[in-house]
Amino acid sequence: MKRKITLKDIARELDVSISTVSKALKNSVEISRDTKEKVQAFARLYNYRPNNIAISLKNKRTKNIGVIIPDIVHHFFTTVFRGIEKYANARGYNVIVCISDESFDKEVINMEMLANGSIDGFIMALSAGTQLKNDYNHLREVMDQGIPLVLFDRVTDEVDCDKVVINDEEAAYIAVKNMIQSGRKRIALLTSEAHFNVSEKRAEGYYRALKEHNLPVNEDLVLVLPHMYDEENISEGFFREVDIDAVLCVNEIYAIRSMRHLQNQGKRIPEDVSVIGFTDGILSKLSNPSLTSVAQHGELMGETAARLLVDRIETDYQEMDEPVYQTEVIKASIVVRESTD
Amino acid sequence: MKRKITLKDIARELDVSISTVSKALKNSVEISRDTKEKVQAFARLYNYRPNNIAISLKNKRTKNIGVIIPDIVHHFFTTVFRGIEKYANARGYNVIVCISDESFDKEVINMEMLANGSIDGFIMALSAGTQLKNDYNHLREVMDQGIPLVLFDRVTDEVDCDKVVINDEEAAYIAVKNMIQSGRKRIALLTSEAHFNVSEKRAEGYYRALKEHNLPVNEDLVLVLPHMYDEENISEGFFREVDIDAVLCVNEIYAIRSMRHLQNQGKRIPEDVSVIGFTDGILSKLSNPSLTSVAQHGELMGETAARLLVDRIETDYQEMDEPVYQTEVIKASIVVRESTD
DNA sequence: ACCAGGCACGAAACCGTTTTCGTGTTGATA
DNA sequence: TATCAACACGAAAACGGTTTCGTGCCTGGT
Repeated sequence: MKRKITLKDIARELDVSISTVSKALKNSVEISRDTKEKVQAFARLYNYRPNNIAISLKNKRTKNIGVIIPDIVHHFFTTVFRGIEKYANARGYNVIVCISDESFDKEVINMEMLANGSIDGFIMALSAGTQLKNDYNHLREVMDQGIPLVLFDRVTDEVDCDKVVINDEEAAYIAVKNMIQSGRKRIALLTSEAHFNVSEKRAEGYYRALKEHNLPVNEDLVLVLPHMYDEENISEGFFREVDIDAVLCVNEIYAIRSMRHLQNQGKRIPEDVSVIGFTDGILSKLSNPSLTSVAQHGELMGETAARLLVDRIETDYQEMDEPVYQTEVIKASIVVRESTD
Repeated sequence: MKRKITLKDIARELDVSISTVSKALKNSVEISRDTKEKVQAFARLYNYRPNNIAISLKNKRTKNIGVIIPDIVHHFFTTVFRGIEKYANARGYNVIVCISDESFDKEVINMEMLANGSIDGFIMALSAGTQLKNDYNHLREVMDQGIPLVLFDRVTDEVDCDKVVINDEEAAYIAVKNMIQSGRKRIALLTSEAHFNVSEKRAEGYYRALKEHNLPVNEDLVLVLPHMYDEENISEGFFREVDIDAVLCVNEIYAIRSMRHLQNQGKRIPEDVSVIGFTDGILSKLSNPSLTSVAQHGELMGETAARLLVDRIETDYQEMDEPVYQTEVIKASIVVRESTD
């Protein structure tokens, strides 16, 4: 097992000082050509690589960014993460991921673990627990310490920082409008509990579309489901009782389940009932019929968040005056497939 | 913006030495009760947290583990990652993720980035590019440097290290055996290009089951697909040409596609054709009909890999003699759903 | 009154870099 | 020959901790 070689080792071996070695490797003009060549050759031979930790300590930059997300087994977060990782890597940053598991406590613990020097900035989506508790002191604290923070998707107005969101309200509005324009009149909404602000935004778009097109708002057509995905039959009764010709679902899974229940009741999709979901993932593409879905462009969202963060990290040092934070909006788009006409 | 407080700050403020502060915070017996209380109170008041980087530099332990996977937008890897993160976190480790994107070069670059002090050990699944190139020097190099490495799922015999695999061959064997025992005779195999050793193992199980049950091996019933998932119609012709009563697919997506093509040709599932897939993910649960699938227990795999790694990291220092590496086998299980009878 | 020993604390080395600020040597110039 | 740059390099501080090894002082025993 060959140990890692350090500047000190090279210095000792070549009988020069550590500073000389350091400068030689950086091609400093202070060092003679002879010495530089000698040192560089030696370093190459023994495959010298500077120790990241020491460098981090020295210049108080880790080149790491911390990502805290509620769940990784979730297509949307996964794609966002992909975008983050891609962009961060391209700019020389590594990504440390922590899963909050939708829990406030874990979110706080994770932030504290990382905030003590491990990372240069955070990218996160709020956990369900945090949104429910409505407590954002841990976020304010890292901001106070000068650690940049970018929130995406699940954001809050309570914290002043950079944000990346999608135009949920508008996307839902357009989706419903499209259904109305193709003649649908009794449009159901399947949404999740209201403390998720994304669901809420989508519901708002749904209501606005109905109102602007003079359709009656019928609360019987709105089903609010718990956030858990694995409740198999929770919505089956709903579809037996209501008489609808379209459904908007705030995620893919609700949509797939809806289609199945509808099909089981002999309804044809999209002839009898038109279905649109959110989160254009693998389920939408491969379901039968394939699902028309609102694409959230997670990867772009991740890239955008990472860009905001890295820019913030790398300029933070110049302008110590009051920073002005921005919110970037990613435009959702509707991917039309077989479940609508 | 309140700056981070350091030992030096506390020492200056309380007019004691840095060493005293350090010891006081660790409740050292060397320090008097009075001083300890004074220091601890002050530290609490100003919310002192030791700088992780400094600690890492001192004791050459980062408490970070590096995870390199080919793809994160892939249910199996996602679940494995979840298991890793969960276990690592429970033992006080953070996880740095890099995506190799199935590319040899990226894999090498990522390893090199992390191997210079950023992490205490690696967990990885080989990229397609690496398996194709069959070049594992980057792995041997980190092992040589004394950095522990655990391979999972996509492993190789060329490198001597801890590994976690599933019993792919056996799982495929059992799946096919089950189909044979329920009367199926013309069983197709949809697999991916052979340089993926997991696909290869699964194919072996398929062949063994046929042979052991005296069924003819018909290469016309074996379709080898490229690894890319998005080739929509690549297998449509296949299903038109062959006459089969069962299919084993080496992943979910092939299975879902197969079902759809079969249904389009008027075949009923499972009455006419029985279908089994690998990777028991969200698609299997939600497809119509739902898919009988080989569950790989990714989360358990991740936990196991993390356990092996952390154990290795934390004992490495005692026994510097030749370590003996182990390979843990995760038992796959078949989740029976509607696509088989 | 002297010495041993324990208590409470500080100095300093160390982890591996970077970087500032000398400093000794050389060669050219006045 | 004295002066002065330029050159090539080294010493040392710094980043923020941990840890070893003193050391001064007080106390108690003789």
